Amino acid sequence: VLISTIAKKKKIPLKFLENILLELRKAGFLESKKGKGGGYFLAQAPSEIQVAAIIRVVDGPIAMLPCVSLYFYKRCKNCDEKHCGLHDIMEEVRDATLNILENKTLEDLINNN
Amino acid sequence: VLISTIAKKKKIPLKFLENILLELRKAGFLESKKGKGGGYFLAQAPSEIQVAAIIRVVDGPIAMLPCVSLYFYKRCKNCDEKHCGLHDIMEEVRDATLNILENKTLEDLINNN
DNA sequence: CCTAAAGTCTACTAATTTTATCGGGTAATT
DNA sequence: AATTACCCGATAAAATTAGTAGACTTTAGG
Repeated sequence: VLISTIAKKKKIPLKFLENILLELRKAGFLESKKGKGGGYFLAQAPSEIQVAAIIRVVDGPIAMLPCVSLYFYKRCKNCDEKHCGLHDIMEEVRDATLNILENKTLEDLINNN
Repeated sequence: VLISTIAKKKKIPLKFLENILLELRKAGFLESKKGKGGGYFLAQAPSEIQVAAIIRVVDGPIAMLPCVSLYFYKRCKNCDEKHCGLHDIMEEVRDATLNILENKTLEDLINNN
């Protein structure tokens, strides 16, 4: 699909879309071809793409706190992780969330239309 | 406890803390007393205060998308909820999250130090 | 080989939202 | 009278998100 096709259809600025698609390509979800007859296409089957993975690219961390994020770990400020009661609870939430999002794929997303 | 005591101990601006405590009081977690000998104190036993409820007051919505939030529902922009594949998945995540956070209390938070 | 049609990349600006902070006065309690 | 919380408004600072500009690269096809 051409960037311009999607942009027109969804009425969003072409340059804006461009950045999003570029990001998705770099993350490995999409591939692209330049020149005439070019465009974007899926790099993997929809059933192979985890919803969790897409969210991480587009939205960043899935965890509610940076200190329990697997892919975007950062210390919380003003927080001694060792004595923070929230830490363990948030880890639990993260695991429950991932258990869902890592077991859903783009295919599930599409089928639910 | 006096606002000023916490502010000094935690090295945060008094005015900043004031706002937070006020918010917690209005939400019903704290009560306060003015004048000499006054200050803030818990309105309920720690075991009666859900972590989920605190988060809603301090952090806002627990759901990942506004369109699946129970207490802060809002339509997502540019999204036809009826045909959005994310909606159902995010509802599932929300339920799993609430299942944890509504069954933890301030007491659990404290004990985990 | 040339040209038009795509995507690529970098950098910048603007708009918006969120979070933090301060000032000054008011009300209640002892 | 002193102490302490309450409340409003105004900034200010930081972070996020949205949008723009312009030059470059690759490819197909004549």
